[in-house]
Amino acid sequence: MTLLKAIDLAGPAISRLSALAPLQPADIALLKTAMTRCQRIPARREFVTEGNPVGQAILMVSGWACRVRTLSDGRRQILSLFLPGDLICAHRERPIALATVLALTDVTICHVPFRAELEPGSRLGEAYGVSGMLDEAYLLAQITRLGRFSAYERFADLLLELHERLTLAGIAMDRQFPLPLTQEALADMLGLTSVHVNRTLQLMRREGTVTVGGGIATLHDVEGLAGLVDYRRARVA
Amino acid sequence: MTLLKAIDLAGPAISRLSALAPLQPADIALLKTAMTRCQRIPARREFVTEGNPVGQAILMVSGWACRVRTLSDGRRQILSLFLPGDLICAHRERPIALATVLALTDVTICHVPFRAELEPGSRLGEAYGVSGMLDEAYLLAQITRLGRFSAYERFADLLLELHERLTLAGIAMDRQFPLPLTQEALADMLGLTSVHVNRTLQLMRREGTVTVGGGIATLHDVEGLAGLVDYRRARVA
DNA sequence: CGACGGTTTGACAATCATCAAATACAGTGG
DNA sequence: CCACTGTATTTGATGATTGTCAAACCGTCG
Repeated sequence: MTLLKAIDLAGPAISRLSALAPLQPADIALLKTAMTRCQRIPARREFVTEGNPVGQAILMVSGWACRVRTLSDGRRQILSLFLPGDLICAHRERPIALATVLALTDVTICHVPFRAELEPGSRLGEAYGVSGMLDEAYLLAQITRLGRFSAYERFADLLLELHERLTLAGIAMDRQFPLPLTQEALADMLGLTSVHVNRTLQLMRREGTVTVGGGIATLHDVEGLAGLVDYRRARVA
Repeated sequence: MTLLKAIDLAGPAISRLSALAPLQPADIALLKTAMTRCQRIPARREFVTEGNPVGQAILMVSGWACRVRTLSDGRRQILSLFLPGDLICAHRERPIALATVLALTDVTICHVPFRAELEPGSRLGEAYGVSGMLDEAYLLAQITRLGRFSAYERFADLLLELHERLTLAGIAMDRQFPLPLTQEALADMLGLTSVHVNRTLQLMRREGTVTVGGGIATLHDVEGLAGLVDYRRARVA
């Protein structure tokens, strides 16, 4: 029962990790075993706290989460997103959380070994390494978005990134993917207000480039969006 | 001669690394040896290129550098700064540069082993680890700065960070430190225009909180600045 | 039905960008 | 030592983007 469920859910996480490095049967077995002990976390719950030690690495099995920083006056900034198949705190050997991690939707996670605990040379270890590089690449992308892009461009760039990442995980149709974020969460991600997010999304819809609504995003003009922000696909290899 | 020079310059880099983890004589010897083969890089020169492999880890011995992303229309964003004692590309085992690294001043670097090449358990390896954590913490700080802070606050936050980092390296007097960046570089770091940087700096001077000029920054009211952005010192331990 | 979270709309204000030019500064060569 | 050149800083006038405040609307769930 639990195992069955784990296999159902296994799709995105295993799909992503094997896209990062060609996993071997042993690696997949390890992951599937870990996924028999999944943990469900309700939306809005913080499951990692800044400054606290992290006992084990975490694998996102389903749902969306984020790292967030909240200021004393209530302003919030989402630092990065965690999607199915993403690893949390996997590569730091002294694992003190640098930021709070918050579930944006209901989330399923499972605990997995730290990088250092894997057999050296294992394919899974390689996947960890690539995953870490991508994490950093996404942080850098977030910095340019916030520093140099207009509201419209920020959306274009973020949606392209999400499309790419969700494609890796096997979620995402041709030019369509789930986007279970409120406009307020998008605002906190993009450094805008929710009012301005709303207006920007309306503009994009009117222009026919992007439709966001009902938990789904549709990119009608991937080329155009990519040109706008000279988007470069993060190379996996 | 070369050795003498290395020892002269050794201060900041060794000071920083031994502040991150208590280095042992062997570690320091390794570093000093590495520093006998220093390399000078003139300002404005890119010495790491995005997408290219990086042969060895790099230790900043003197000068300031940054990771930068340039868009096709000329907009630039500085992603992070590298100060004396900082390590570049030290912790990725598949070292493909995620961003171009540019010398902002004349810079001295030397090549050092990758993390994985150090003896396991070495103190220096520990310092590498802490340095990597700090790198990431600074990226996250940069994201909140750009996403949620006003121009004035961005400066407050950045200057506090620089003060802290330069103190680690033993550069930085009580509330004063070298800031060899042009206003345009500051603008590219903070996601502003150089004109607005200029006006913000004037405002800060008029208010008596901060003086920036002649390559030196002076913080006249550290408490006030820290309160403004609820600055938390990055914990090293 | 009522309550609640989320989206949408409008009117207005503030921050920051843009453009263009003046000024200061540093290094170079006569 | 001085003009000369290029880069960096400063100033002013104007406009665009985005934020703020407040209220209406909408859908879902108990």
